[in-house]
Amino acid sequence: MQDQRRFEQRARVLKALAHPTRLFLVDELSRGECCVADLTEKVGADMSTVSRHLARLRDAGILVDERRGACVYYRLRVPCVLDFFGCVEAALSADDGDGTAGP
Amino acid sequence: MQDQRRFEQRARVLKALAHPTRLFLVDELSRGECCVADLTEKVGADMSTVSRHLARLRDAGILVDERRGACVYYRLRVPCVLDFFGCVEAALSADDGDGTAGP
DNA sequence: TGCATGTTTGGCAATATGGCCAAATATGCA
DNA sequence: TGCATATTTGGCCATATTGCCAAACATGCA
Repeated sequence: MQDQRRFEQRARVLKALAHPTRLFLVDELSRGECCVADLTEKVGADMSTVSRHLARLRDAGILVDERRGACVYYRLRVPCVLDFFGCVEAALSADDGDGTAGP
Repeated sequence: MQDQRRFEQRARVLKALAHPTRLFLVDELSRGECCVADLTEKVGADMSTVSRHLARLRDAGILVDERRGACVYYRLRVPCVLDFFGCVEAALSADDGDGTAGP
């Protein structure tokens, strides 16, 4: 397992994405930047929780943040993450995980 | 957050990929099917550990397994997962996480 | 059947993750 | 400065993940 470092780096990015709320945030931000307060309202969790999710995506290189006045705005830094989901859905079609068969 | 179910399903797939050893296994299997014993040797961990990683990828719909005789062979079911990594590297170029600056 | 090989599963301890509340920090404005 | 709003961080607990060992299971062959 020689390229261990590389796999660890990749895993860190995928791990950052591997959470329903964080996927929701990425999806929201794919429509344009947004501040923490607005995202918090959409998610419906504590702002501290949302802030931590955003920080995690930022630290993984997926988002960028920018403070403008009192608000901090986040936006996608790597829009290609959205391309993942077609493939992810392909995996889901074999295993939708909730017992309901696919089409 | 209406499409919660969808985000949970996607997260399950990404979570299955989000581990260095499992990424290594996917990478190995991208070169063709392989049995658990051979993969175990390449990974260098306990076979029970490797078996669990493989099962997790299979349950996520990423791999398929097939028993032939005494051996169980795994192979990629969703080769498009490999397309992820170009994008993942793009995220890494901003944050390689180990303090060494990118090129 | 009995044994060897290959694989999965049960159980356990160490560690990581997730979410909330409270407190700290940052900014704008009176 | 002092207060209100926006965001992050510390602390804590509940839960999930990971990896090993040992034990169970599956298969092929003598």
